[in-house]
Amino acid sequence: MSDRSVTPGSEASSRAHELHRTMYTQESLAASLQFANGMLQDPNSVFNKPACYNGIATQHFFPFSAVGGDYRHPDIQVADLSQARHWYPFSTPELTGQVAGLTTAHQPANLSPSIAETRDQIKSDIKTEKLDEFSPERKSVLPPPPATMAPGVYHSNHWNPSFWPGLTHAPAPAATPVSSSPSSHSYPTAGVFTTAAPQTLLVPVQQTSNPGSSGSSSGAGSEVGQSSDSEEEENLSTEELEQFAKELKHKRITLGFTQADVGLALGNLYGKMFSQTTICRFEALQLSFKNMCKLKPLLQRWLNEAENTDNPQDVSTAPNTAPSCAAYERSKHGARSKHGAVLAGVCPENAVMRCSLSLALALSLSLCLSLSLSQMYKIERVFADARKRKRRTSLEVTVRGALESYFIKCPKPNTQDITQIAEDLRLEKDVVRVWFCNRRQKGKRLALPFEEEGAEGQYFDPSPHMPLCNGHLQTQGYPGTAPPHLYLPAFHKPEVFKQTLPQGFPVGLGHLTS
DNA sequence: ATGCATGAGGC
DNA sequence: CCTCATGCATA
Repeated sequence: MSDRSVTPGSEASSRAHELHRTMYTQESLAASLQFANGMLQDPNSVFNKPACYNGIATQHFFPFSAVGGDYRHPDIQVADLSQARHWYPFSTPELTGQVAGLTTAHQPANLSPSIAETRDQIKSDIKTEKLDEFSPERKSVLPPPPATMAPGVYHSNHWNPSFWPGLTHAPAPAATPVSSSPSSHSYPTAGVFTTAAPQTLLVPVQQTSNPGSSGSSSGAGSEVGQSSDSEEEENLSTEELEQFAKELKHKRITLGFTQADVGLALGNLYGKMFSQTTICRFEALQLSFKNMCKLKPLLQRWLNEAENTDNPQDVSTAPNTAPSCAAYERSKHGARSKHGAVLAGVCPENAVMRCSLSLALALSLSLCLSLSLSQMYKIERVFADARKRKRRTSLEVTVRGALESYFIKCPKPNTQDITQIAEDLRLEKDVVRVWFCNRRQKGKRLALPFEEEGAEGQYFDPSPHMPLCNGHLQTQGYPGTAPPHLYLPAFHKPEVFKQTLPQGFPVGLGHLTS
């Protein structure tokens, strides 16, 4: 019993097995609560983030922030022992056990030296890793009651109906997914909105994405000489973006909107919805420069409209309505998928739906044996349609540390390297691959130039074609004094770097920080 | 706020 | 296979 897999379900080889496992463990409703937190965050602290950014080649990310974000959360390990496991919609997490040491058996000879090296260093650590007894997913099987939304907290009076596609019949632009689904599902929190005092629409839906008539209040919207709303990026300076990001955040909060509200509003108003995540990243300047430029006009317009139409009295003192907003948005998200195949989300309705569906399917399973192939196929289709996104893997701190060490040596491991790493850490190859992809992406943000606060960071062009780890690279010294490796953020302070390392950082990697 | 995942588009 | 934009899920 070593690691246990928290990762999603295993793929059952037999259909029957799949059908049996129809129980979903509904998690988090807590998600909706997160927004409440966000709302409460200190607005003041938010604007202090200095940011410096100078357009750099390639993808530009904004430097600030989050260097320490990486390992703050001691996640529970989730190494998946199976090689190429596939997650499956209705499967339950399996707790596969395996003796750690056993997997080290075979190792490709041509493995990058660095990888092999790191692997060895780490291996022992991983083996001794604490194996959790039980899956972290031990979360209750039942979804929290919708009541967690704390009714009564919502001061929906300043709610603008136009922000909620499902509530307003705003002619959704083209194929705006958002506004298309109001019908079939009823959300528990929906009622909240009905209590909202009517208010003027922030934006006349009619003119949504219409450049010419854009009544968008002056200045703002029209960024630098770009007349048309071709929501295209403009030539914005870093400073402008920074400034705008701060302004947006400040005003948004002042007006009582959450990031989720804004994202949804954009969809309602302009046809392109964005998640809380994106708005958050925009405000934190954590998007690529190009992306920032692309989104700015939209946000600018929203901001203008919001400012011009909102009732100052309401918003000035009104607490956020975030919980309801967020909940609603999430419900919406959960009910639909960007590509129409996902039935995810955390709203209770979805949970119910899934359970019902699962139940129905399970029941029909009993009939399956006597059904025709075509019928079986249909059933399977239902499953496929209801397929949920792979459950997020939660990597244990030590595993992350191990990955990080691999990354430092080789930011772009080849397939074989990945395979080896996956094997060593007992993770799915895909998990490893994705981790590296994300790490690289993140690296671009972190590895940016000067940063306000410590300001001596240096930027290392993450040129896409750095020699991969196979060669000299790994044999070199470590980052301690480090040959700034590509993607390796130039930390201004040693502490910062340490921060990113998990406490129990893999053995033999001590030199990395020394 | 951020870690992990997805999918489009590119090579 | 990757990058990039983006979002779900979660700490």
